[in-house]
Amino acid sequence: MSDKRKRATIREVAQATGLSPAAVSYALRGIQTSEETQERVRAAADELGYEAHPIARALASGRTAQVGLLCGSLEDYWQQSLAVGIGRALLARDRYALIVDAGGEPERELALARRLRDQRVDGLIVQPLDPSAALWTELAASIPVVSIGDALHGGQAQGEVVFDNRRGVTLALEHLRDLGHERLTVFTPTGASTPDRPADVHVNAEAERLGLRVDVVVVPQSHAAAAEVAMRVLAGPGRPSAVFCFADSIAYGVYAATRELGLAVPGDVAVCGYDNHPMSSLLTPPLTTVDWDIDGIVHSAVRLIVDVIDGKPRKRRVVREPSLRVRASTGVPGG
Amino acid sequence: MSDKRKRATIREVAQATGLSPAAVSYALRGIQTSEETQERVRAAADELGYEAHPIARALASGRTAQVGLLCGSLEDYWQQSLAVGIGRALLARDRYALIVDAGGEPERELALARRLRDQRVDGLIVQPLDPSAALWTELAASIPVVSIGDALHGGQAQGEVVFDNRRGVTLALEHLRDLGHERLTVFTPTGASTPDRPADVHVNAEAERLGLRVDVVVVPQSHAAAAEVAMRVLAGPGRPSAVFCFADSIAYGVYAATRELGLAVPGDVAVCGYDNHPMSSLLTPPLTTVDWDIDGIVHSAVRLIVDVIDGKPRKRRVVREPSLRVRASTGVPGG
DNA sequence: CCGCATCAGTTAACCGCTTCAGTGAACCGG
DNA sequence: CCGGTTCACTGAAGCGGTTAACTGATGCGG
Repeated sequence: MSDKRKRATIREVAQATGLSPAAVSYALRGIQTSEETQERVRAAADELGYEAHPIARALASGRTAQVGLLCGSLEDYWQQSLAVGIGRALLARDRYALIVDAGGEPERELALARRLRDQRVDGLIVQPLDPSAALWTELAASIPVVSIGDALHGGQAQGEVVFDNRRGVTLALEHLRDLGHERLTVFTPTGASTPDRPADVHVNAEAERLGLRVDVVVVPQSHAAAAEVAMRVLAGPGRPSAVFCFADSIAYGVYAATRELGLAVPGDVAVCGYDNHPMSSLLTPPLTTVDWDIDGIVHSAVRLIVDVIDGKPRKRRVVREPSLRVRASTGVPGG
Repeated sequence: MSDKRKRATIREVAQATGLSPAAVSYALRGIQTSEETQERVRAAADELGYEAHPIARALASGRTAQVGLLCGSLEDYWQQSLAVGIGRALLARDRYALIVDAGGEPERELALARRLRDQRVDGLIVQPLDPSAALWTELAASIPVVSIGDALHGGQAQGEVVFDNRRGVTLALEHLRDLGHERLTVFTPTGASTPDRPADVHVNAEAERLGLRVDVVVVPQSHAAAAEVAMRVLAGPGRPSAVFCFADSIAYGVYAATRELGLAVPGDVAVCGYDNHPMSSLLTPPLTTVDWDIDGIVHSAVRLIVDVIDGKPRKRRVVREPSLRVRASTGVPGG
């Protein structure tokens, strides 16, 4: 019953308090009115169960309290966690996330970016598939944009959260070196389209610094495909004593290959992953991997976009550091 | 530049065509105007790059083209997939999903349901933690509501997608019987609060029908906790030749227990799960499990809510059937 | 040729809030 | 006691659409 009847409007609150609608509007936002009036208005408001109509407010004020979240591919566990976290964090700040998924297709990503802008979101958080697209410039000129991962080319984004992948590589390689490994293979995912991980080049430099001999092998991201390649590498001559996989999913493929070949992990070959997928701690043996602090990333991104929207600009660029989760897959070789 | 300048309004299109704004509004929606006029208007509209302002439209028409999606707990992989799918499906129908997460807390769930309604979503899809809450009645009276999983008590929802868990149990038990198992243990998750799986009772009936001896053991949903209980069960006397876990996560615990005890799967004990978590196919051995067709569920839910919103009511209740994914964890015992 | 639908548009009133410009009163230094 | 601020609030014009009610043609059966 009571929910069927229309909700109270600002006019009714005005009437109830003997003020003008404008005064009520101001009072409820705590501006341009005396403390006492604000009190009275607030009282009347929740007496009547009044709450500003978000649509009307959006139309009049030009702000929707909605932030678009454009994900490159929500198939990815990693991006899902990010999306969930961002949704939650925005909600805590009285905003809603409009989450959309490009499904890995760059054109779709751009189309969706446009759609979000046309929906009048107040800002856009994007984990770009194609950071070099021209649209980003246009977009960033019309609404606040914060990137996660790859920075948008041209640097027009109002904020960016970047990952220190070089540091991740260093952590993994140092760990393996400390365990006494000297020869290792690095499996890195295909897609030169991911400058997300420019660290690939860093691998060689870092290996040299640490006195390691590394072979870099490019493999498809899927574990099945990775397994095939890993089979060849591990069955061939000069088998490495350790492998570093630039994605946990690749490590799963390596695990499969070792089982097939009857090799023990870490006895015959140590394995180190990258991303800390939650599944990785459940494998046999649990996978040592490079971990990103998702909450921190979420927090940074949300803070950036909200601050820009609210007009209080802060840091434009935040760099997040990874840490190493050491588990059983990188024991002492032969141990 | 061109994006900085304000977008065209309906009035400008009206001016350009020599029509009234109303006529343009009608024409663009293909009603109350001649074919020829519609054509002309359309031409002018995309000449000017006009697109209706969604906020203004929402205010005037009372429909936001947004659907609330209230998830009980997005920690859960299963619900994440559902959310991703629903978001995508709604997008394909030119609607946006407002995804929010109750984080497993029933009070939070209700608070969020209210918030979504206050945001003026056109409808609500909910996977209820507490289907018996009084709020649902009130809510369903004011906006279209579709439930997934547990039906809302009182049956006031305009649509419901339910899972045939009885069928799932039957599939699993028949499979194990066909493999020659006669004694088995069923691990079922705690939370009598999940009439989501009233099938628990069905287990006994079905076991009897199939001539199976079953022990039902209630365990916590987490695999770590499940592992402990499984240890006791599998180490004790009269070890079952097969176990059926009413959640894949429990099966992971069982796997851990078998490793600890040096038991082979399926050689010493066959394991069957429930839910088909994507990780389950990656385990050693891959887990036989009951699979739900997520796409089908997504499709049903979205279709239901959209049809109700659009005023063309169809089926109110859709029952989805599971299927069995047979993998290596349920081989012939001793094989 | 009349009366009545039907069609294609028009007019204007909203939808419910924000905000800009303005107004009267109180305050304040000189 | 006066000109100028500041304060608290009012009035009204939007924001950009939709929609109910109305108007003039046109068509049509009788």
